[in-house]
Amino acid sequence: MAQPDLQHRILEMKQALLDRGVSLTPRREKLLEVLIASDNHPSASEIHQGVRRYYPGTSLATIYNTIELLKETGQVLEIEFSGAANRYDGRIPDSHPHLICLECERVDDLQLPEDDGSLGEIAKATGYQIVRRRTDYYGICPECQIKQGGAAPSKGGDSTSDL
Amino acid sequence: MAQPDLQHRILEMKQALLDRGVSLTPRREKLLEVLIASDNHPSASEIHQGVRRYYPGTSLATIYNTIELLKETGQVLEIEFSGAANRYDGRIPDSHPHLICLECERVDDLQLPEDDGSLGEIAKATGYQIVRRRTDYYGICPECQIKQGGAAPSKGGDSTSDL
DNA sequence: GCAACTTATTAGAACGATTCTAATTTGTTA
DNA sequence: TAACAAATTAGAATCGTTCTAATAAGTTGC
Repeated sequence: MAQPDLQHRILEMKQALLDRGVSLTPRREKLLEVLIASDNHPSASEIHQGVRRYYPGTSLATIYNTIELLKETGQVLEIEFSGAANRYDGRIPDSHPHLICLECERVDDLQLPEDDGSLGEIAKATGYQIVRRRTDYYGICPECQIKQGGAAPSKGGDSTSDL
Repeated sequence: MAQPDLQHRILEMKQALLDRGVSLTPRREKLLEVLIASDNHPSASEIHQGVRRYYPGTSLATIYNTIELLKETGQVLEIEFSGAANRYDGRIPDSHPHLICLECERVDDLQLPEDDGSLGEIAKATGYQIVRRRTDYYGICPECQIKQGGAAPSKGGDSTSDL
C-alpha cells in the first residue's frame, strides 16, 4: 500500500517494456500509472477511461496492445472472467489467490501463502507439466454484507458455506 | 469411471429437475446423457452437437436453458473461461480443482482433497463470506508433451515451473 | 374430445469483451 | 528532408452467451 512500492513497480514495468524493445510512449506511461494507481484490479475499459482523462483520443486497441506487452513480459496478471471483463493486477504480477465479490465485482488480493510444494506432487501424480495455478474465492465482501441488511461481518464467525 | 456411478448421476439430475418443477422432455434427458457420457467436460456447443445427433432440430438456446436449470439446482459445475467456451462438469457437480491443458484445452479432474478448513480462516481474516472456491492448474497434459517432441512425461520429475 | 393455459422450444437478433485490419500518425535515422 | 519503422486509430469482425418474440407441445378442467 505504501507509495514507494507502487513507484518501484512502475519503474519495473517501464524497464521491462524497454528491455522488450518497445518504446515508452506517453500513453503507455499513463497506462502504467493508471493500472498501478487503481486499488481494485481494473478492467481494460476502466484503464481506458483513466488514460483518456489525460489523452482523450486514446483508443481501446492501444490499451489491449499494451496490456498484451505487459502480459508477455510477465508484468501483469490477467484475472479472467467469462461473463464479465477481465481484470488486471499490476501490483502483484505473479499468480496469487484473489477474493471476488459476487455482488459488487470487487477483487481483492488474498495475502496468504500458497504451498507450492504440492505442485510437484500434482505433476508427478498426473503427468501434467504445471505452468501456473489459479485460486479464487468467490463470496460477498464485507461492504456488500452490510448493504444486504445483515449485521456487520466484524471479525468473521460462521461465514463459510459448504463447497 | 464405472458405469453405475454415471447412471446414478443421471438419475440424480433427473430427480433434481423434477423437484425443481420442470418437465423431463426428451431433449433434456438426452442432454443429461450427453453431458455425463463425455469424459472431457464438454462445452455448450459440444453438448448441442451431441443432442442434435438424436434431435436434429434442437436449438442452442435449449442447451443453455437446461444448463441454467442444472446450475440452479447445483447439478452441474460451470468451469468458466474468458477466451474460450465454458465447460461443464456433470459428473462431479461440487467445486473441485481441475487440470487444464493450455495446448489442447483438455480439462481433467484433479482428485486431490482440498482443505476446507482454510475457508473459515480466510473468512475470518478478510471479512468475506465465502461461497465457493475455484482452483485450476494450467499446464501441458501428458499427450501434448509427447506431441511437442519431448520425451514421455512418464512418472513426473521436474515438471513444475516457478509460479 | 376440446378450449384455455402453461411450458418448452425455436430462429435469429442483440450484446459485450476482445481481436483484427487497414489506414494514418508519429518518431527515428540518415 | 526522404525513407523507414513503430505506434495508434476507428471501426469491422469474432465468438460465446443471452434475449426476444413467435410457435409448438403438453396439460388441465370441463
